Amino acid sequence: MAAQSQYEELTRQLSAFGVVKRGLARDLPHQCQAGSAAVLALLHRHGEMRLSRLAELLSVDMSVTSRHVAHLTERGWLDREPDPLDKRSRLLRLNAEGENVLRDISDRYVTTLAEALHDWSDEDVGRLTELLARLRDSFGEGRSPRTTP
Amino acid sequence: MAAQSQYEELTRQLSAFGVVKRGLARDLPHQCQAGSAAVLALLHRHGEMRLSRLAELLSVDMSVTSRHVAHLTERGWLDREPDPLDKRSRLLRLNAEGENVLRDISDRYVTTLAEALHDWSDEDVGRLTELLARLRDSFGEGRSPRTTP
DNA sequence: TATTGTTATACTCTATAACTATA
DNA sequence: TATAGTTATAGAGTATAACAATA
Repeated sequence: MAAQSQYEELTRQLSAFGVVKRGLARDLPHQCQAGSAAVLALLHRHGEMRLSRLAELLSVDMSVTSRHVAHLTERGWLDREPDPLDKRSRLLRLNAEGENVLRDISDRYVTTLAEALHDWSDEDVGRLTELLARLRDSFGEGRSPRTTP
Repeated sequence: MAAQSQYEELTRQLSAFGVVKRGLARDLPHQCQAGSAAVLALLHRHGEMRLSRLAELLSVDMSVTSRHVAHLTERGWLDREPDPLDKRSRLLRLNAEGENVLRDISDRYVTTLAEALHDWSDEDVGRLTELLARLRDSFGEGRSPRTTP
């Protein structure tokens, strides 16, 4: 359990995270912003899934996820097929075109990070990644949207 | 210099930061959202300053800063006095009411963090804070808004 | 002419609520 | 009756561009 002043300092750093987020988003293709990119990445990583599952992985409301998915589908980057187990759902899957777009975006992210963090050690990059993952867990375990009414 | 896969993993964690940001913002008073809270915190920490300096500290465009400041001024939480050195500028200063609001917000942030991170060690909280500060520096040193046209 | 700050406009991301179709 | 998903609407945060006042 940390001291109050430690939390206050952490608060300052968390509040200032926007500059990092914008730095990453700046170099994305106009057709695929950060929100949509996250959808592509999750579908690539976890494979075919339903919208509700995707929303859960994104920690975002289904209505938001639905719009991202619609955006990506309109551009022909992912397919929606009927779910044989439940006619209300459709299974979302990245297609070849979507994989290409994702690869492009991933390259852009990596380039931006490699440039910004050129003077970081491997260990520090790893430590930050680990702590961010843990931070997300610590916050994610609280109430999730539309699940604890 | 880290490997590509390390950057990709970091990208995932950075993209998922939204859940943390929303977790912190959820418990703020309706009258003062995160953006305005950041203004209060900076004026408390650095004292009286001009709008342009504030925008620089926030790493955000002056137009954005101007709106936050207008919001806070309307609520009577900060004062704008003529800058004796430049009639185009005004000096912004937190007043007593603003200090109270900031104290309230700071308490809320600390409470939220203490709850979410109750099982974190002091050392890990410190490490995360440090790495986030460094991350911000690494991104902040790039182009800043309205300075590199 | 250049700079400080303001305002109008537009875009992204998000949530809530009302709705349809299916379970 | 409850759940999966969609859509309409609203609000926070941000940037760009046009503008006023002053340097």
